[in-house]
Order: sequence, then C-alpha cells, then structure tokens
Amino acid sequence: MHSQFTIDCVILSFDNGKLQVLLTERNEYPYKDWWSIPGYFVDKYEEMEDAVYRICHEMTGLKNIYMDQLAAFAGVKRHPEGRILTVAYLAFVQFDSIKNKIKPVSTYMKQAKWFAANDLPDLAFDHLDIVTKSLDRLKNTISYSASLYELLPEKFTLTQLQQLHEAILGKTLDKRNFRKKINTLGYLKPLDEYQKGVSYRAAKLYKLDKRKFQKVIGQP
Amino acid sequence: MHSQFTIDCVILSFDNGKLQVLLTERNEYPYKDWWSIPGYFVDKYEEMEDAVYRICHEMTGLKNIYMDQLAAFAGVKRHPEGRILTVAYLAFVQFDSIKNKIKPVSTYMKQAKWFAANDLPDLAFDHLDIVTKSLDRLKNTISYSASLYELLPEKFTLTQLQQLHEAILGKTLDKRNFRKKINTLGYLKPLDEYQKGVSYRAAKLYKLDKRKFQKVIGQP
DNA sequence: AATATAATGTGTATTTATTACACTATTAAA
DNA sequence: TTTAATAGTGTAATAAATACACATTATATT
Repeated sequence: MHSQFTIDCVILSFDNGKLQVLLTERNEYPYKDWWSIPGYFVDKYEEMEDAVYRICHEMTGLKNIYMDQLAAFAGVKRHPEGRILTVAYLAFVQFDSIKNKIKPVSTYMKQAKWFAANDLPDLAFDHLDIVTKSLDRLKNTISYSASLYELLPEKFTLTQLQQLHEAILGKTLDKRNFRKKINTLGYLKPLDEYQKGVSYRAAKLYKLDKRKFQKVIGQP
Repeated sequence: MHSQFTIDCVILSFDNGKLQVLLTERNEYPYKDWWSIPGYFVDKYEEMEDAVYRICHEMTGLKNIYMDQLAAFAGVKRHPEGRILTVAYLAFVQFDSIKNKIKPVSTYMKQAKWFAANDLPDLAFDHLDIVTKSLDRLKNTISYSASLYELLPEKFTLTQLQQLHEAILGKTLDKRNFRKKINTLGYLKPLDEYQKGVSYRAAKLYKLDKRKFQKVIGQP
C-alpha cells in the first residue's frame, strides 16, 4: 500500500566526455512510452531513504547507490491525475562498472537507457526541471562533494578528473593550473600505478583519500 | 480542503548579535502547547509557493516574505498520527521592522515568539532537525546569498554586517580584513549617511547594490 | 572646557592562491 | 624509425588572504 507521494531519482554518470542521465521508458499511464527519470510511489510505512533504494533498484536494476535529497516538486499540474508531490534524489554512478547491470526489475518501466545530459528527449511530468536542478546542484557543489568521485573509477587519471570538471562546469580548464590545484588540495593520492591498454603514454592513476577529504572539506 | 502534506517555515532573523528563530506555540493536538516552527497543511489545489506565504501569514502575521525551499522531511514517525510529509522553507526577515507585526491570525497557534537559535526550547515533531539544517544551509550559502541582507536593515553598518557573519559562521573575524574583503566584492555601496542615535562615533551606512550583486555572483 | 568612554576607521608586510602560457617526454602503432 | 597521441612539467605576474595596532570621532560626564 502506498502513500500519496513519489520519489524520483536523477542518476548521473560520466562517459564519453559527457554527463549522462539514466532515463527509463514508462510502460504505464500517464505518460506511457515517454522517457522519465526513474521514480515511483513510496509505501505508506516506508522511510524515504529506504524507498529511494528500492525504487531505484526496481526501475533500473541498480543497487546500493548513494543518493542525496535534491528537492520536493509539487506543482498542482505536474501530474495529470491530480497533484502528486515528488521528492527528487540525486545519485552519481560510475559508468563502466554498471553498464551491463541496467535493466528494470519492475514491468512498470520498459527499459532504462543513458542519455547525454545536454541532449535529452522530451521527458514526462516536470522531469526536465528536476534534471536541470540536479545539474545546477552538481555545478555548485563540485568543490565540496566527495560523491563527485562516484562518477569516476576508483583509480582515475588527472585527465579524466579534469574532463569531468569541464563537463560539469561547461568550460575548459588549463591543464597545468588544474594539476597544481589538485596538488594543493592534498586529498588526491597519486598511486604507483598507470593506465593500461592505451596506445600512447600511460597516465598515472590517482585515488581519493576519503579521510583527508573529510579533514580538508569537513569543517573548513 | 487540504492535501496530505504540510509546509513548515523556518523564519530567521538577527538581533542582539544572535540569530533568532521565530517559533509558534501550538494550540492544537498533536503537540498542543509545544513550540514549533510555523506550518500547516497545503490545500489540495494550492501551489506550494502560494501555500508558504499563506501559512506563514496565518501562523505569524507576517506577509510577503521571500522563502527558499530547504528540503522535504518525511520520517515515518515524525507525526504521531501517521507519516505526514512536510516541505520546509527558509526565510530571512529584518528584526526591527516586523517586531510589532508578529501575531498569529489563525487560532491554530497561540502566539509567535523569537528564540535565540542557540537556545531553543524543545520543539514539536522533527522541527529541531529542520532548524539545524536551515542553519547549516545559511552557513554554506553565506557568500552567495542576496537574501542574507534581508537579515539587516536596508542601510547597515559594516560592524553590523560583520557581526552577522560572525553569528552565522560561529567564529570571530578580523575587522580590517573583513572590510578589505567588502571593498573587493564591489556590491556593497557606501552611502553618504551615518548611523544615528548612538553615543559614540557614528558609523557609515552601506547598502546592497542588487544589480552589481547579480553581476558578481550570478554566474561566477 | 576638559576628560573619559565607546566605538569607528585605517595600512603594510607576508603568505597563499590564481592565472596565463608552450614545450619535452613517453608509449604504441604504423 | 617515424608518426600519432597524450602525459607531464615551471615560471612570472597578479590577486586574494592573513596577521597585526593605533589614531580618530562623537557623545556623555565631570
């Protein structure tokens, strides 16, 4: 038995130099056959935080993804069958590691698919507003958010990190200055490992030192 | 006729060197006679943005206050009569200009009263969580928020502004460095006017130049 | 009129961060 | 061995942040 509000999940990833949004194709009215961000009703006695994981799993097949609350959306006309409030959540996932795991469990969605954030199809409900707000949030928290690194593999190159920043900020950055900045931050640890399988000079791999990140960013 | 979610308003102000929270004393069950942040049910066909102003007015007597959405709170046990989701909003008001206008219109609240943010009574529901989150939000947005200046009179002294920053950040700031920073910001305009009614050297008054603020802060 | 009080308002030297800018090094493939 | 593709590096100039102490001004008091 479900209550009268829903949860919608903006699941962002990074691939091919672009931010990607995971959309699901609806199999039920309203907006049957439309693309939407994955979402569903919260059960009456279910905590929102639990519902987010359940719904994300049912609609996309993805499990154990960390989500942050974005905002509530409750426009009277957002849902054709009467105002239904939704609480939007925002998650970041690493593209390659879940590539093959994306498949709705519920028949409520026909399929789930990635779309480049700057080239989205028409979306159901007010889901475009929700995605737009997510991208703004990401832009505004880029320097403070450890979850940013969920968008990258555990071990990543500085070029990957720079390209991610560029995609989020929508502008190019200077390589030398970017790397100098990384050094002063102190929470990005160079490893004694290098990229593999590239047909050019392999780049050094880095990882986020979460403890140091907490110290530096936690209470500045 | 109202729907099944509420709006709660965190109304912050600044007086006596401290952040102040406007609380209302409940006159209805549950939590009759408890202090709470002002809130009530949204009507079924009412936009949230309209409801915020209506509810704020009914519960406190205050009109036309700018509010920002903070977050949704929906703990299953937050309301003793079953889970009721609330969307919290955050507003800043200038203390002196509304001092005498605070009086609930609705009989749902017995009275409204200011409390220092660091010395609150026990609060109804999960309202302490909501206030705490508001104060965090204020801290994190202090440099980017034009609404910050709603906490001060239209014309204010740099000492007032510094004390406000100190109250929000919870630490003291250096006067000379603070003023140097103000100068480089460029959107705080010195006036040819001075403080009145003080028994010592009168300070110069400043005001926020909203156009310049937009330019500087809008898209950095 | 002189003094006390209480706050305002100001500058400099040091350190740190940001910006602008171009070439050499490395690897794999051809 | 050459080519292609990307990794990796330094310096000078400017701007911002920090640490720090005293003269100035308006009023109230004697």
